[in-house]
Amino acid sequence: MAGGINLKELAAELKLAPSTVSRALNDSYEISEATKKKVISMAEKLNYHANPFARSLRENKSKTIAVIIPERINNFFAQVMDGIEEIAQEHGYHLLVYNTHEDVEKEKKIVNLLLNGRADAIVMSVSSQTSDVSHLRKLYDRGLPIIFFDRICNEIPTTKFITNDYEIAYEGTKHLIQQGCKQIAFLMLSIDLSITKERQRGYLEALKSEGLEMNPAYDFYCTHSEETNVKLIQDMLMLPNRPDGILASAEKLAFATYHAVGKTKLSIPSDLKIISFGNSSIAGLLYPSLTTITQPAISIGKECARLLIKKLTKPKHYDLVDQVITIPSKITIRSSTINNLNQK
Amino acid sequence: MAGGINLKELAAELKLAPSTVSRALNDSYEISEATKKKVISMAEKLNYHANPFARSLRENKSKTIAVIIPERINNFFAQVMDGIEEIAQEHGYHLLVYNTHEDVEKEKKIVNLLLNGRADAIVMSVSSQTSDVSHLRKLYDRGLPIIFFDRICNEIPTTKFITNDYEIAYEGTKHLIQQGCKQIAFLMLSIDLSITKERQRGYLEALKSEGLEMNPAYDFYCTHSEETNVKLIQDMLMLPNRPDGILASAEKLAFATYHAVGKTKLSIPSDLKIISFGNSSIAGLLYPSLTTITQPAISIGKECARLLIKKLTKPKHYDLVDQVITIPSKITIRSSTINNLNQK
DNA sequence: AGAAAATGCGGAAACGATTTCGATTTTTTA
DNA sequence: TAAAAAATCGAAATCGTTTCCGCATTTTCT
Repeated sequence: MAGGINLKELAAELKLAPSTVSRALNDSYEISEATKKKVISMAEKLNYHANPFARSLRENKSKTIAVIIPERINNFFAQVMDGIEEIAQEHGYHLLVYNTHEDVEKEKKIVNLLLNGRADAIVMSVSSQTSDVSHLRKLYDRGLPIIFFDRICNEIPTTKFITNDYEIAYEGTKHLIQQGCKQIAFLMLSIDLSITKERQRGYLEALKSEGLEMNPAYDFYCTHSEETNVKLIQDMLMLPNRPDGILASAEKLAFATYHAVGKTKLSIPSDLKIISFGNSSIAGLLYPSLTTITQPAISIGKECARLLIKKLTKPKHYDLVDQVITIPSKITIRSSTINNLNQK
Repeated sequence: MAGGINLKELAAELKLAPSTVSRALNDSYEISEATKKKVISMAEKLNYHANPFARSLRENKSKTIAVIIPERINNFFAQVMDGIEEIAQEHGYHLLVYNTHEDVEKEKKIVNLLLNGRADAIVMSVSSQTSDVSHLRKLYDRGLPIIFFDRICNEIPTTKFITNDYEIAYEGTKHLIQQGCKQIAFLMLSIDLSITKERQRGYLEALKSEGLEMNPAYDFYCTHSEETNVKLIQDMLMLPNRPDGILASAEKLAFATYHAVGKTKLSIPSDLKIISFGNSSIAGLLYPSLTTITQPAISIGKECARLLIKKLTKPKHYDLVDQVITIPSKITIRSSTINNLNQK
């Protein structure tokens, strides 16, 4: 603010017209190399910085992408953000970040805030409470490019990036069965979530393929309270027909399970085996170390950003087609699913 | 973009002047309640949203705060961000987020990007490589309000929020000594960091108070490669005069230590006790569970945002005085520092 | 050599809001 | 009842860019 000099002042200093200076700074072909040099060096000297709002107003674009995530304290989302930021920065884009805290009301507020065009595009993963999508449709109708990742919204015809939830849940469940599990429970955050449905489908299909069935007693939903989750899981572990295997759809549910197990006389993996989706680097440090399904978070973030920026810079050539792009996850087997793995 | 209607069109629809409509929407005392109602309901009906860039240009403020952090995959910073966002949202502020990845060159680029006034203010924690602060001084000289937290920059005369690094490191070290440690190592990321210096001071003071000394063989710096850190720590643990206690200045160094210990015949806490700074919720799930020093991350974030917004909304009444505000940390003692704590 | 094209730059409009300065009407006051 | 004050609204300037259009001057082509 203080040391601010604007284009007109810079032009006056150079005894040129503002239009000329603007063109010189934007490397227009209409300006001679000689004046370009003069202008640039003077701009440097006087510490000129173009006002981004004047530019945005004129150009009707902000070089800003909004990212909406359901939680920040989650390595998956943090990694996705890192991926998005890397590509965005390469192309001179800025990131507005919003956390819905899994609250659909907050999500609506945030989305409404973005209706005014503050961001050129949106990358988002919906909250676990999101079932009504009218607020998202408003964004879409407004013409704002949106990309969904992970927790996608199928009702909006745009491009979505996910991992192979069905297949990997199928594989994970199979792995549990191969390790001797007969009674497997699936822990989920919300059945409304796209990923939950897919993973559950993979889970059920794997059970069926082995002639097993899901125990209806295991059918409950976790909450956002760690404490409540621990309690719910602990109750399930006390059942006469308690599970001997768990597929957790989110890392925090695996952590809750560990805590719950700690309150019982059971132990992992002998009494209960567990495999969990998650991107924390500390899975290997837990006791016992946790078998995980790691999602390609950084790649997902990068791909989202790449596609979006293509769309923004070459609107004619790229479109956000209504399609789902899948990037595969990877299973890392650790102690929590193997009986006789030697471990400290 | 598509469904966009602007003030002039809205005014035409209402057969009023743009100035009147603007005032009505901004609840000016000059406009009668009757027209205000008309204007508001018509704006609602036509889905009018004020262009933020036109407003920013005119008002010379963006209602945006930039947050610069050294890493995103770190619960401490994530929590601080959550705290900042909560307060910012309450006051209608948006958050531009930048990750330096502990790279001072990236930090410089980001800081230069902010020189144009895109954000009204900045909250930041410097990278571990930051020793030259000329880029930060430029920001300050430009008149942009800056607040530092945790990893602060003492050379810039503004308000900083930290935790009681000296005292809590002193306490943590004392705790190790009380648990019988004679040879305590201090693991740090970079000696250039403000927090490192303070924590080291507390550590050394605690040693001195007990008549102990720091073993020069323990004096090494961790890197950003997890692998290298594990190797360095492992080497240290192989020394004839290996440490029997560790104070880790960052959670990732504690994790690296756990990995390193796993490669030796030592075990925690009998051979080596460890206490670490960190905000991960899974400290209790490690094996053995990790004694931690938890920083008041959310409070720090909130306080940063509160002060900044006060400064932005009432520039005359509040100033970013050159002072350091301390919010205390808390030690949670777990198995990694206690010999005979019963644990699974 | 004369016409055509290319080069280099300036003037002014436009982007969409807020706000200063008036202007007009209505209400209050003496 | 006339003057003063309040209420309500409009015209136009302004924020700092970019860009359309125009105008010389120089270069190129036939």
